Amino acid sequence: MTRVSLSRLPGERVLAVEDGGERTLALAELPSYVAGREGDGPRWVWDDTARWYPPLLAAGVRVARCHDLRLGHHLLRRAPAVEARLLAGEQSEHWDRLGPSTPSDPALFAADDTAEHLRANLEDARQLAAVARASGPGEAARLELLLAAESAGALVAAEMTYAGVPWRVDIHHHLLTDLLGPRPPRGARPALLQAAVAEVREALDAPGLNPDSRPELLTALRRAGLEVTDTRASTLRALDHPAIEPLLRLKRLSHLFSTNGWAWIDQWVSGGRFRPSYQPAGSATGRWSSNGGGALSFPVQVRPAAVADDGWTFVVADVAQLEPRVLAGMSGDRALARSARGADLYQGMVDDGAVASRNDAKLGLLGAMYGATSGESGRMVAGLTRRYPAAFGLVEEAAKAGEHGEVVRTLLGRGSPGLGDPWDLDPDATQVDPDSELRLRRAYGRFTRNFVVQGTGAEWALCWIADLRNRLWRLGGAGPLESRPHLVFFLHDEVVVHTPVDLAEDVAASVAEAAATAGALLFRDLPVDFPLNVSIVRSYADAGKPGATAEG
DNA sequence: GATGCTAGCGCC
DNA sequence: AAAGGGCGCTAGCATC
Repeated sequence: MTRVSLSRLPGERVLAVEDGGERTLALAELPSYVAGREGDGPRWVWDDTARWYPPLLAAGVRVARCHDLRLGHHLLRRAPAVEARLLAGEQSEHWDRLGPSTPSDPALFAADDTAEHLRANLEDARQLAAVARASGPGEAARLELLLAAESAGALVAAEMTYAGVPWRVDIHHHLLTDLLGPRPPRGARPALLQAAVAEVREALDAPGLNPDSRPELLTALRRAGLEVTDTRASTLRALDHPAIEPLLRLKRLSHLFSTNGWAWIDQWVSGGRFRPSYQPAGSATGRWSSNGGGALSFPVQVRPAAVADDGWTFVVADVAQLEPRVLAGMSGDRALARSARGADLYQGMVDDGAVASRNDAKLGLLGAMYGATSGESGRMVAGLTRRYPAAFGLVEEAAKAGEHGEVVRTLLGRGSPGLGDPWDLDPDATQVDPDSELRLRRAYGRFTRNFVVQGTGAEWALCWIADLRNRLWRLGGAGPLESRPHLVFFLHDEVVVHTPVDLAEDVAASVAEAAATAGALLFRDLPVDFPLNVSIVRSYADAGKPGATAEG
């Protein structure tokens, strides 16, 4: 396949390099150039999809394939099968340092320093060589798949931000007004929030109390005879006092007001679309993170405002028990794969005679993946290890490796950050004291234990949305992205597709076919089912409800 | 006035 | 006796 690498040159120009030669063009010509070449199906190679792709989308140009060098570089640098030395060379220290471009720093090609003018073709050659020489049977092919999926994910992320989630501001406003009262002036509390404050003050006999201040609130609660050391809702719920009900209501309303209130609408909804910003591979495990809009917590409370356009609908799909299924596939555990047949893996474990109840199955599996060693969950792990030795053994090995300070990897070859790298630790923690050293190793062991499953789950999900993206494109007519069925939301194991109503059933079928494709790509040796819950709904809030299910 | 941290909440 | 992974966002509070 032809690879065309694009690099920015000083003076609003672009260098395009491919096997047959190179040419330069004006930045303004880029969309028409890319659109013209796209027919040959090249893989576009660029430093950062989040910088190159949005202007193309804005010009109505969609690309089929790309290779994101920034994501590739970071991935390969940590991949245990890759020799780091192969990635070193001209400008490579710049690639090491290249961070994601963020919405707050959007200026495509703004500055004129070296980092702005990295030669994509040089880095591309190094990455290709590093993958080709990966050590171990099948490693190069797995890394190729991972890089392709990672880059496809970056395309999806840019397209979703571009298209946005259809958002009915009028419905959102209604919702806020019903719960909080009319929009208050800046700095003031909405009426119903203020009313809750008054009730709390009254019930605690604390007329001047500012309930937003933890210390003040704690003092007031103690003065009322409530022995609490924190002000969490779960703590308060256990108490019996007239102040508790208004206080919990106040917390709920206050959270809605501050996180998804009018200010949120002003900032993140425009032109009837909610456009969060996604950061592919933003977390160490390869899961996406987000740096604006709060895409990772799309609160149930405001989902009613996500409503498809007239004549359009949403197809919402999530995978049932993704990570346990991934664990079955990557460990080659035939017993667990057998239990995973059908819609409910936990029930499958019960039917298999492995556990007495669905809840026990869930406790045991989650405990194994998160590192629970005690309580009910810990006890279930012990019993299930005998029943599913390969699956439970795999996470156990990953935990041991972590406790020994070793790096672990996902199925496709993403490496975990090392114990010395900043993964989630207090950088000031000087571990002289052997106790904290042990705690640190245990914590790292829990991280590596979870890393292998969560990371491979993220790989499955990337393959899923990458394949789905292509299927959706083929379903549509001849128009631009937003005139065809297209992804508008993705979160770990769930997708939302915005589609013309008459294509909804085809989209639902595509989502399931893409899931099967992803499973086959990752776990060719051991077939594992990845059943989906699929809903065809006008509003996101209706997804998953009885009657919304599209197909079995 | 900017910055960094925590508590608490939300999502998977 | 208790012991669970990954994220983001806001407000308050401390610090410089």
